Amino acid sequence: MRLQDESKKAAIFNATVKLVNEIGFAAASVAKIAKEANVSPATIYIYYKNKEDLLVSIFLEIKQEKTFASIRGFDESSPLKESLRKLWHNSFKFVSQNGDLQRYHDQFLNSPYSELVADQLGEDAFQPFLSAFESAAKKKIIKKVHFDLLKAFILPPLSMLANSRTGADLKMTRKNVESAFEMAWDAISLDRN
Amino acid sequence: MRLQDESKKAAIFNATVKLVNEIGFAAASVAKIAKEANVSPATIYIYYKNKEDLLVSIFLEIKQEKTFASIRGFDESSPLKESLRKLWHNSFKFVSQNGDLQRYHDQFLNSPYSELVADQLGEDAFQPFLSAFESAAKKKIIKKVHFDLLKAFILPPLSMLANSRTGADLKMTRKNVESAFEMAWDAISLDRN
Amino acid sequence: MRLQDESKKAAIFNATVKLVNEIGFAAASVAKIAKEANVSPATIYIYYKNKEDLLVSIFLEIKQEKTFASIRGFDESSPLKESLRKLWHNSFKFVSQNGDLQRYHDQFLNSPYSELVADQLGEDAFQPFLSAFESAAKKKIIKKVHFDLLKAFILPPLSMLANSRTGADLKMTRKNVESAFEMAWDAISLDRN
Amino acid sequence: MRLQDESKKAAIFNATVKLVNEIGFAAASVAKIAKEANVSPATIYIYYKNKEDLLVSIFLEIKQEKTFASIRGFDESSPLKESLRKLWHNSFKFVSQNGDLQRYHDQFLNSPYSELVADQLGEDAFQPFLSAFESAAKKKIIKKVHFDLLKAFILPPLSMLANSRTGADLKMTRKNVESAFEMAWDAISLDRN
DNA sequence: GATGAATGAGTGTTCATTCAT
DNA sequence: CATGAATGAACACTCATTCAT
Repeated sequence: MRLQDESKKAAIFNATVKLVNEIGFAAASVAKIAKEANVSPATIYIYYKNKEDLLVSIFLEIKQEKTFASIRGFDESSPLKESLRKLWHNSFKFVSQNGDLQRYHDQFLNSPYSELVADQLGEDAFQPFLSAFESAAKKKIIKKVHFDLLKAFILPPLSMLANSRTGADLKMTRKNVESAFEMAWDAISLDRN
Repeated sequence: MRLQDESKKAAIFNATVKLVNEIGFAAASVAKIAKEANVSPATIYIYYKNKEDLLVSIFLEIKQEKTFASIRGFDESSPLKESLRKLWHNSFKFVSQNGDLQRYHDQFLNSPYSELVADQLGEDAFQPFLSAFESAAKKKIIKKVHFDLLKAFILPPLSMLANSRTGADLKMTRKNVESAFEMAWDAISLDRN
Repeated sequence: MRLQDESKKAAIFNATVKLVNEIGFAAASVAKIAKEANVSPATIYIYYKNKEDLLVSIFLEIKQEKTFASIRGFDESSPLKESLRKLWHNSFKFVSQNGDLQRYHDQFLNSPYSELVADQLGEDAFQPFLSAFESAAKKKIIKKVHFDLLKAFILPPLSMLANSRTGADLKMTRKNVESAFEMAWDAISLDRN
Repeated sequence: MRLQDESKKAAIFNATVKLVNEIGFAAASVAKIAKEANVSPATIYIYYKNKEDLLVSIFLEIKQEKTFASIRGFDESSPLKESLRKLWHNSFKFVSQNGDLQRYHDQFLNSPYSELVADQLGEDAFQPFLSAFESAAKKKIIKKVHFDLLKAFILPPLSMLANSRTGADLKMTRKNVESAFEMAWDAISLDRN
């Protein structure tokens, strides 16, 4: 029998990301994706159960890659600030190198499909971070507020700044990334230092 | 609750907001909106040029209302922190009272339609704020960074915290709103106080 | 129950009969039949030229089996009434033991595929019956009418009564089968006896 | 506003009957019906909820017309045999004048759609007939058997004989129709007369 | 012989929009 | 102003069949 042609799956992946970025989730029809990937619409249904499965699977793939990239080099023994700074810079690096994936990721989270997947931080990969936050709170390094508040001053700013669409006229140079990190840290830390 | 004597246009407005909130932009078809508004599909085309015009017009209406509500009571002579605090609380108040409008607003900004409207802050109504920021920067009250960085630690956190969907398990009591504001202020101010 | 060592062809036969009975001819797609038979769709095309060939071949197989069962024990020297009674009871016995085959058979005859096969009675196996009818007509035992009229009071009633779907609330006990036979005989015979 | 164009509905009706007769229920797609009726596929969905509704509605329309035609002239005071004879001839007349409707009717009853509608005789229109049967049974005019047995020697033979497809080489002249009726009566009556 | 991958053509249905009243 | 009828184009998805291994 004929073997699965991995290049076809990759073509579908790329075509989907491209089209969703260009025209949005709703307008990116299966037929258009197929044409962009140089593949029959029916072929897509070999690799994915339906359109929802296609979009969700691609999101999860991207999310995993992004998570892996952002926690690279995490060291449990480092102080929280250093860990966070690493996460921050890792994230910006990933985005600057994979703008299209990030855009797909963001669009997905703001589409009705997002309700089909669990929470962003509810993953084992981030568990060490959560522990670090908790112990830092106990040591009075960071503010003792609901975790969602801390999150609100880390993820959304990061997302906006990384998104070339929303932060149009600001180039995220290394210096700007570092400035932004200091702002985030000031927001959540008890004493500046 | 649709009233008997409610004007057609208002009925269309309400139906659109309701449907978009319930099933999203893509699934909210003209036919469904018309049925929800107890109106013929053709009637919608009397008031709006097409579907895009309908969605954009409603967004702009909501945005204006929201802007007006958020800057209410702004006093040019107050220190920036006070002005900002007022803005912050005003915004949360608006959201808590108009959750449906806010949800439509957020969904719109994350849909492909958002590219059809100009930037959020590029409005005359916010001009006094921009001036206040500039003078505060000169007085070394807030950090001297690109304005987009300041924005990034005010609007996105506010948005996320106000959004009942994303900050699911955190009740935004007055105390939490104030805590969040202090975090935003710590992010952008030069010296805490 | 599909057996491990059952030949592919038998598996396809069973799967087809089962699916056609459950969801009908139109909905029984090649893919579904293949899955039910634990076989690749392509495999079906090894044994049958195409879908039409598959369905027709299976019908003919069933028809042959049914014909063979219904004429079992036919004795040319018996009077027509006895031969017919035997046929009648044989038929009901076959149906009661092979409901699924009978159902496929009936569905096929009422599908557009039926035009692809010749008439039911045009077979050599039934030839002795035809002769018996002819000689009985000459002996004024049965009515002297067009053979189609005789057929009309034997086959369709038999079919309907044997079909569990159409004769829902009537149990075809041996007594009922015999009553029905007497009715058929009264319809075609010249003098009751 | 534009009024419903009854000619469109009639065109859809005729196109559906024609196509179903020519290629069967499964192959008669909405697109083909629309093209045959010189109408957009979408137009069909103005008049019918979906394909099932289309096919069932047309069946019910035909059934009603057929029922009305077959019981025309029924007289409660006539003996059962006369009533039945009238029904028998009425039915053949209807079929000879509306072969296409009859064919649609028969095909429908043998399609999976048939399970969506109630039983053939379960109608008020036939109620007087049922009563006549019951009283005839009490008067020992017809055999005392399950009503389904009586039905089995009236409806299926009638159906087969009226169907030009199954009784190919037999012309149903008035004389043949009458012969057939006598056979049916012989089948169900206690004493010939 | 047997397979799963691959596909163009088709399925029933809904879309945004216009027409005629 | 307001309407429901009407539509061609598009939708997500499945079809019977063939291909390459």
